[in-house]
Amino acid sequence: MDNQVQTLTEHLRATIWARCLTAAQMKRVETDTFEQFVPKGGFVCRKGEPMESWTGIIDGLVKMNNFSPAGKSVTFTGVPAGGWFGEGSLLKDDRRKYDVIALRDTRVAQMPRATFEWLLETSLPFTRFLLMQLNERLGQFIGLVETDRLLNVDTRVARCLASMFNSHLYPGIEKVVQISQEEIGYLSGASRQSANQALQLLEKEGLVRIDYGGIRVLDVEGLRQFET
DNA sequence: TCATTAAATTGTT
DNA sequence: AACAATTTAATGA
Repeated sequence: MDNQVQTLTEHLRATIWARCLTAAQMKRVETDTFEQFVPKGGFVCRKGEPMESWTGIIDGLVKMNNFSPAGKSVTFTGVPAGGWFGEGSLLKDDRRKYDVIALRDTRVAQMPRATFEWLLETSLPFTRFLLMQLNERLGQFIGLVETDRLLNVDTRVARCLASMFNSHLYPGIEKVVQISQEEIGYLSGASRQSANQALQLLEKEGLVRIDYGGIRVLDVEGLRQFET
């Protein structure tokens, strides 16, 4: 299998925002950023905690989650390996507005706030990357409102998968997630059964391939445009 | 390396 | 939600 374990440094160098940095900037990033292991089911960070770093997923998968006043669990989105998040609260000097929970054993990279702010001030390409990411996420959430209210389960699952790989800023990342259909159900707001049926339909359409314990995305654009 | 078993995940009703 | 079928991982000969 693709069990090639990537080191923190290798992962940092593979991100797109790192490609535009100068050698000196890259050096500081590699020096300051540290790695953290979060076991399956563990918290990467909790709602209400002050933000101390910008967080990237080296390996594994996390979900952004929140609990309604009634105590009901609401999942916003999943973030696969290659994704970075937390810039919103960092920029606003705010606290986390959601829990981040590991769905599998996960390795995360933490870039300290000072390093993040320094990059923001000294690297235009980095700032541009953040703008694109924020814009991408805005579109994603606008789409969610429509998705939630108008569309059927199959389409919801399709858009959910598309958004995870779409963040068109993780280029070249392996389009394979180790995620059970039960977890896909949580991410797309569907029951496990519905997720199962939806995935089988999407596989029939040639958009994904169902593996044991995981999904391989074959056609991101097709998923995004999928409608029943 | 192979067989056995337990645990996780999937498919169906 | 419950059940059966399938796949993987772990164990020991």
